[in-house]
Amino acid sequence: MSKQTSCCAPLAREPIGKDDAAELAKVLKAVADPVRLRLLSLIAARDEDTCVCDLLPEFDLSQPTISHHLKILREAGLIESERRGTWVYSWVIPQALDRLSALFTTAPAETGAR
Amino acid sequence: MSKQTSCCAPLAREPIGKDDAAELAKVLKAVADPVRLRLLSLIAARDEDTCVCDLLPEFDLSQPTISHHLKILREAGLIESERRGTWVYSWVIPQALDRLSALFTTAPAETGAR
DNA sequence: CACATGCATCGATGAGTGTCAATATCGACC
DNA sequence: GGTCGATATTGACACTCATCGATGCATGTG
Repeated sequence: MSKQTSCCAPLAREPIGKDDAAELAKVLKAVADPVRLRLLSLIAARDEDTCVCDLLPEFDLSQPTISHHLKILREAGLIESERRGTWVYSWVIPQALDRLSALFTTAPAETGAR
Repeated sequence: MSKQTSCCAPLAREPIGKDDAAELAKVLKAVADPVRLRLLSLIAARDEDTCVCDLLPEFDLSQPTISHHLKILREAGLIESERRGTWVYSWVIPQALDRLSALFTTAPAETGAR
């Protein structure tokens, strides 16, 4: 389901291809929302995995809405979730964040590029 | 017009605030589109400023549509444009890209966080 | 001044998105 | 097995957005 073909060269290095742009836009759409940004940050800034029940009280939104946003973050490959008994815990996928960070890098760094 | 209050701590460092999330979401919405990603990359990967007339042939889209996307990138503070005679040239604002890069950093680096 | 060219703006339209209430599912516990 | 609490799914609705054709505006040229 998750493509993540490759496409990680910084935007500023060379013009991004059409397909890469489409795939990256999906991931960026997932973070281009105030609620999902906060959700992602709340999950990422924790030492332990985060229960949905811990996230709900942080928002003035219904439970289905939060569930919906979490699903979008999951489908974008930014977080993963797992059921443990009654609760569902989530955590971030660091590589996904690193990929975005590298995408916007302006100084190519060029460190041992093979 | 451009807020850019501050808000640059990585998402993974501490939970982002409501206002910062809203402001950042605007910028991210600007890049969360395949056409705008390619536009930004085309402009960023150049040595010289880029003329709109150089961008148009890269897309199967009407000129008003490209103009519309450029305006969104401009309003997001990602690029700037200037008229020079007949043509309008654009260039990226490196700080804006750096800000996004830092946002998704997973290793806080912690370099002299005075 | 008249005209051509490069780009921006406007208005309309179809597709996509965020939100909720209602309902379903899943696991725990009695 | 029945019930309850936690989360997911569904359907509907209002709203936003990407796109276009038509048009406007500015600049350069004959």
